Amino acid sequence: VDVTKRVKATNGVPAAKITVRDVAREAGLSVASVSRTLTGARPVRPEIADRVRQAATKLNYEPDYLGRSLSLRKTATIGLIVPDIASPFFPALAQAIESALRANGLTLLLMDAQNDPAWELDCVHELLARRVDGLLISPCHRTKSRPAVLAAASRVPIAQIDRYATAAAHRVTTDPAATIHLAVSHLVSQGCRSFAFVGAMGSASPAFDRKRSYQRLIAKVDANAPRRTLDGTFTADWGFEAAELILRRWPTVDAVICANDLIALGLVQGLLDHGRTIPAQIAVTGCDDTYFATASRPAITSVAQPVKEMAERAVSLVTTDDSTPAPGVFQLSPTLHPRASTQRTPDDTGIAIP
Amino acid sequence: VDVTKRVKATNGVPAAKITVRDVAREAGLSVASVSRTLTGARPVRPEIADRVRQAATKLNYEPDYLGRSLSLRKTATIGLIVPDIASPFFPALAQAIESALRANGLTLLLMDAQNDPAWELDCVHELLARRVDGLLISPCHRTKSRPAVLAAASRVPIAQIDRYATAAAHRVTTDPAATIHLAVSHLVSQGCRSFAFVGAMGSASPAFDRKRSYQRLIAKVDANAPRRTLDGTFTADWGFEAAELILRRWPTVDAVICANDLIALGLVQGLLDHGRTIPAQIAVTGCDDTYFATASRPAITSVAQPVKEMAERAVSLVTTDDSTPAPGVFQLSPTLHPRASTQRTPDDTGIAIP
DNA sequence: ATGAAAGCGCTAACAC
DNA sequence: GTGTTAGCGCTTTCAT
Repeated sequence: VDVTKRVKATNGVPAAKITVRDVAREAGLSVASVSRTLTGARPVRPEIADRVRQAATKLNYEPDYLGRSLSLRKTATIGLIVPDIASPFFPALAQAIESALRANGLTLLLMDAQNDPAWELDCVHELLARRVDGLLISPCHRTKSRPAVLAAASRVPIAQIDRYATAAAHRVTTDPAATIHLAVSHLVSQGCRSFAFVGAMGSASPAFDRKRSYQRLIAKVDANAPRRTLDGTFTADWGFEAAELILRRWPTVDAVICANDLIALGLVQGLLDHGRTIPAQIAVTGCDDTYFATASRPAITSVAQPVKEMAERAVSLVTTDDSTPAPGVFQLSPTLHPRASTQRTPDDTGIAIP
Repeated sequence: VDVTKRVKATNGVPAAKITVRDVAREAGLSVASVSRTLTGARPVRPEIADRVRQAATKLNYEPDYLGRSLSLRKTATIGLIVPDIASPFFPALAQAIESALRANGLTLLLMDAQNDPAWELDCVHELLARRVDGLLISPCHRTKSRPAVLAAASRVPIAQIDRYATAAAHRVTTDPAATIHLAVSHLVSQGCRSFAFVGAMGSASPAFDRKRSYQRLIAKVDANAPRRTLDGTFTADWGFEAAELILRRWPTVDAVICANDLIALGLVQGLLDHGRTIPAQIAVTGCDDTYFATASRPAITSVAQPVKEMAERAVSLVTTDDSTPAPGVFQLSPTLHPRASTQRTPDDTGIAIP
């Protein structure tokens, strides 16, 4: 009698692992037939297939990815490294990516770099060791993340998304010039004439690019504005601080463009605390169109990234292995979501500085 | 000459996979010695170890988790399923869990159930197929998630965290009675006397438990209050709607307890829109102490969950395999974070209804 | 169309 | 202390 394996399916107690061999034995067939019917890799006589399936369901067989992956030399898994999952924009990005992956039968392996390039590099190695088939990364630092990105790129197809650290790998971003242009032209249409920018330079590439775009574009509207930039972090606290700095240093400013919604939110609070009215005296815009933009009072006008398109593009970049390793840059188009923080009533339009 | 393997380390081109055998050959040793020195599983003569390490670095060897996991029958990976990563509380929870895991040399595999019990079940199977050593889950639905939780529990150590769907598996939650008690006693100390509750019953267990705790505790303070509960979803929009409902149905209410910060945020906006002053006329509290509580104007008093402790407890539950499968329930203690939405000035205390 | 056997990369007995 | 070898669970030649 064969007692090499005992299946104890007692309630709650982990049952012994069922393998293809068990199924094969149960069905009186070879492991090859089992594998073939279950994966559909090659044709199998219907009668055999039925026997396999019956045996499989009877034994409650569940294929093991580890064995399969080892054999196939691929895992059907894509890694994603975000700078900080608690930061408002990234959960939305992660969700969009998960959806895009699922549509391709792939699974997401998500890691959080916690804004630390060293840990980010660890994440890359971890993911590579797990044999992800591709890697999506939003590098936490414009320059210090480069080693991590390159290390990844040398082993698997990768794409940088939202942020980037090198031109040597695909980049999927939202066009920063278009982003700023949307904000500026809207603010001008609302009568704003004196601009400032609150960003978070030195770490994240979008902040850097948005700042540069601001400096280029704003010169045509307000000659002094390119100098009026402030750099901090992507936090509401920084926005709150920035309010005082702006009021003290540039009292004439009537429009502030923020590098993200969190900064904008803090800034709005700071301005209100200093007795300013929004948007009548000062209008404020954010970026990324996160929950914070609508949560604010007044709600904040924000420039949204095309998250879904970005996710789809990035996923297709790491999945379709075109033999063209020429790194591409894909700048997708943002959308403006006007809200109370900039919408002046007709009477207010063109208001002069007090 | 041996040419079975050719390593092409050309720039950017994926190099051929280096295995233990390659390292062994390079060092003129056996694979066992390589494995032993690299894992430190058993003592190795220093000289040998050196040769191994040299060969490894020379060949740029990186161990492959797939092979290791298959051999060890464990993956050093813990899965986490959250109901919705975009919902404010969960990114914080995920980060705390990642930290706790890392402290134990484990890796997090994060999946998003997207508030869909069916998809949640798929996630469980996916994670099991990937042979996670344990599973942490915050079930998206109080009842409909049960199959998913049980399926997981029958194969690996699991713990439910924050939310739960069954008593048949460990539960790590924040004590709902303590949560409500903290809010109520604080509000009473601020002079509030007429209470209402805005929740999100029917899906998430904390909302359910918080509501029930509210109904029990509030009776001592305000006899009519237990009836004054409203159920919707965990969104700011719902809070906004709820404001009008409350003002219309229970105009005497001077304190509203919300099941989470997002609801509270919307409620505050709604109340302000209806011309109420906060906290003078109506005080508002939230739960979870997320970014939204501080982002609000006025900032919202919130009851924080002890996220770090929860994460550590949950992780230890799934890692330390005590042979005691008796499901435990761990209710940890919350903390109150008083803010402007409830802090009345001394003069306002005990204010009567207009 | 089916079965036997080799092997993915690793670790852990088992001998020496 | 070191080497040889047998698997972990799966897919897939290679024969038949």
